[in-house]
Amino acid sequence: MQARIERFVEPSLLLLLAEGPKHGYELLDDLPELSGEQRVDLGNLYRLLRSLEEEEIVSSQWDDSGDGPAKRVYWLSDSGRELLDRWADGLRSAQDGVTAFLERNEKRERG
Amino acid sequence: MQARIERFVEPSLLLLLAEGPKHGYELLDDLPELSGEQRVDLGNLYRLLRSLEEEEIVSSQWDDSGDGPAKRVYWLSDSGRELLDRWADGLRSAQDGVTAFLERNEKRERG
DNA sequence: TGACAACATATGTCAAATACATATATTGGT
DNA sequence: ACCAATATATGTATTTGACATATGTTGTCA
Repeated sequence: MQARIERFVEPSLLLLLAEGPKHGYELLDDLPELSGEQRVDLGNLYRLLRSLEEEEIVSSQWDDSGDGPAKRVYWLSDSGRELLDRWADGLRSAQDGVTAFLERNEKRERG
Repeated sequence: MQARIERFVEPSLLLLLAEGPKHGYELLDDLPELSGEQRVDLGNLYRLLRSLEEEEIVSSQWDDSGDGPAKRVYWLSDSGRELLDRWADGLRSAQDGVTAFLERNEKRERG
């Protein structure tokens, strides 16, 4: 058993990109500490990035400077920032639900 | 977009049963306010109840007293109570993760 | 009395989300 | 020349959740 927020990698990734442009592999490194998940599936991460680009939540461009293989660097669009806001709202209300649950459970334990 | 806890109906149902024995249809009425979900799918609820019974998390017995059709009344086993405890722990740490996320996001907004 | 609504449990099926596996290419080091 | 690390990508299975429908019982009221 492990309580998880559905699709929590999406807002996590949006937040990381809101902090500055990054490429996929970099996100893969930074996501676990932020999302709490032990590891994020890399295949699904790349798919998510491309689907967000289709929806114009993020944009990207190949970057062949720097060393190592070329990277596709992503950044957040305006509607990406709006989506991040909506996620934050949604997460706040999810928290309220969980708080209510936990309080009711503690009440029961005491009662 | 709507932030949800994965499988939140399970702990919700365990909590309701921890408060006292209930049958499925009754749970279906009580779940929405607790779980925050607008409506809980009744087909999945009954399947969940039977799978929890297979795992000996809950037990049940037909109750033909009272009026209306017979009801299968469920109650929580000891390991069901333990599972509820584990869910509560898991939900607390999920909350911590969300809190960290929201704080980091607010920091970014200010910064 | 017989039709209909409400109660109650159950199964079938599809889509979305997640997990697990593998493919492919480039670069740097030894 | 080879191997490990970096980087992106696709294939597929499993799990979770959503939507639909089936089946039987009881109460009521026309």
